[in-house]
Amino acid sequence: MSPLPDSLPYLRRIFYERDTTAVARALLGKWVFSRLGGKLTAGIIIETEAYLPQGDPASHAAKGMTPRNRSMFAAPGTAYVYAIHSRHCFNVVTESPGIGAAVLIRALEPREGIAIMRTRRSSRRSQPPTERELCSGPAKLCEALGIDLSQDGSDLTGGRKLWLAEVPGASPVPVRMTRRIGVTSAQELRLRFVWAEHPGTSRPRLEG
DNA sequence: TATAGGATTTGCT
DNA sequence: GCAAATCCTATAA
Repeated sequence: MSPLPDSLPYLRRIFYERDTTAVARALLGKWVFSRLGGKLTAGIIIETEAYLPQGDPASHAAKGMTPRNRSMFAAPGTAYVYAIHSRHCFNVVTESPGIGAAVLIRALEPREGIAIMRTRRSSRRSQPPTERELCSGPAKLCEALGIDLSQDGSDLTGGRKLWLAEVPGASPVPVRMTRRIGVTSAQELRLRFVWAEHPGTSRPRLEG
């Protein structure tokens, strides 16, 4: 029996105000809630990636602020949503204002509003998605939760339209660190955090 | 205004 | 495993 997800305490700004790798690790097992388009959807985070403010050429913030990445320099707890290959990816801003750091949410375990996710994720597919295919990738979960550029820069700490929450007293999850997916620089860094052995991640095989 | 490239996904081989 | 689809962004001219 799962708790009533809508009643879980949401993560406050202080959660995001720390080292980006610590946030990326701590986000595994937390919930993401979306009440967008009048629909409630939610899932549990099972995969993240850290994008660091220093020594990380793969970060969008590495070359300074542009109109696209300005949200990365906003207050911790802000959403940074960007478009790539005509899809969207959802990040949470970390550390301090003006720093330029974020954690990419790469996969969720679908938990709430699964029928809605299925409908949203069916739009540009020829075959209906399996439940595993609903949120097993950064752009997939955005589509399933209805996240797009209109959420870029929004505050995640208010618990209104898009927010993160935790289950009080939940056990820590087993974590595996790997190389980040899809980046063409800084490939030596192990900044991808995966819930070990979870079947719903974006890559079934967890390469080191 | 033109061009190159990307923190992706999908379907086919 | 591979490549096409697809479009937004940054940079240069």
